[in-house]
Amino acid sequence: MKSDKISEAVVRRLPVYLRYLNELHKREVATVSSQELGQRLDLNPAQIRKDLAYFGDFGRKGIGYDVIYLIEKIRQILKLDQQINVVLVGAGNLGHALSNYNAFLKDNMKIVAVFDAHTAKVGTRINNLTVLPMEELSDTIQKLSIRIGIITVPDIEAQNVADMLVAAGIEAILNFAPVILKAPSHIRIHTADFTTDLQSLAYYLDNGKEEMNNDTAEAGH
Amino acid sequence: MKSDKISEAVVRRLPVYLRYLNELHKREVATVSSQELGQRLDLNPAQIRKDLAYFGDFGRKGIGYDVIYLIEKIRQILKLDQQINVVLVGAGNLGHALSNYNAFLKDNMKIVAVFDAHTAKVGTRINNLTVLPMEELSDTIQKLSIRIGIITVPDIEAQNVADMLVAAGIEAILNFAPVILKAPSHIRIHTADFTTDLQSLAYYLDNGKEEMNNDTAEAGH
DNA sequence: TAGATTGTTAATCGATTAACAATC
DNA sequence: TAGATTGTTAATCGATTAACAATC
Repeated sequence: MKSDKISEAVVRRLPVYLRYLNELHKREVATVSSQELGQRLDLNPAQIRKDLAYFGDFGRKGIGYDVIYLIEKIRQILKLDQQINVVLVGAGNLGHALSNYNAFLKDNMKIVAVFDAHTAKVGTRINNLTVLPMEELSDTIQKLSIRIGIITVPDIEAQNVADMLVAAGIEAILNFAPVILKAPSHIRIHTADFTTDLQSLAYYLDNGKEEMNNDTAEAGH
Repeated sequence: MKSDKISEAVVRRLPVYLRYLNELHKREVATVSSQELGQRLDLNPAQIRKDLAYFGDFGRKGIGYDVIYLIEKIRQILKLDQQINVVLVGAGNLGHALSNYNAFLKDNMKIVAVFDAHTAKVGTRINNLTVLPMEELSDTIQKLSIRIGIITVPDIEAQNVADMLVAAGIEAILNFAPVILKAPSHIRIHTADFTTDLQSLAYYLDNGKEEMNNDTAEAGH
């Protein structure tokens, strides 16, 4: 296939493929079919073939996909064949948690600087990084060629931080504040919102299950 | 409208509406139109009207939606008119971060118990909760009528924890481990995966911008 | 050669958006 | 009455899935 506009849905599946392919590679599996992938990832095999075919002819008819080759190709597509530097703004609990995820972020993404607006936080250490004051944000982003920003500040501060990141030349933002950020259209923004996730889960709870537990069905309740 | 099968996309927008409506309410705005909502939330007004109309006739022609009434209705739809108890498994950094989000989770969702498999963690305090050992998981879920589980354990343990949660009668899971969990189909699972989020952001980075910064274009680099 | 599996086209399905009569 | 805005139908758009010729 090649060309055509690639939809966001397709792009968001690529990291999922990559993760499982890495696992297969670790297990020394050499080749995988779209059917196997689909089974494991709960996706339609045709969809997987189509997704991959947007970017090139990576498979071999009758054989499947070479695991190592496909890993290499997907990493290229996702631009993970180069190191991508990431800045984290907000050194609270969530910021701490994410900076530890560097383990997961192995695939060439690295948090290289942490910032916080509160003087109490500045100078403390997160993993092997010293928390810096916001005044140094712009300079640091430029000096370290940081391209992605993660926002883990309280929601009232999020838009302000986003503006600073954009002004400093960041290209994409992963936002954990429950807020809809405004930014120029060339800035890619993804908002990860636990609140929304949890509340929509609640919708699927099964009501009409008001049976009593026998062991608590005593008088006095 | 009413009836029809409600798609997940619709359900996932409801909490977004709710959040903004709460904000309007705090600002003492009495009424809002689908157009205003759409503008603020980056959504098509027709879509918002349609979403809401799945559940009832909440608006008034020529006027718009009564903010307080619509908040009440959406909370009912999402089952947030009753307290929903949540259990958190995994008392690491991310678990800590989430338990603080209780502030955000105000709308009747509450983390009422925290568990961890590591004896070092058991007995420590997270916010106002004592971390409990896994042996007590099932009993606690039953005693406290816990309906939703949040998984913040390392990925190798995630499936195991999910199985335990399911066995204990949980109805929905919010999973933060980068793993595709298997569970019976009546269990609702949502996986929130930072790795995937970040890697798909990388795709949108603009390559072909290798212009030199003037201020660093010196010899010796 | 027979079996497996891709890449791709065509068919289907579902979600978004436009348009407008109803009505406050 | 004139203006605004809903709820809903019809039109559009886009994404998923089925089917199959090509070919390893």
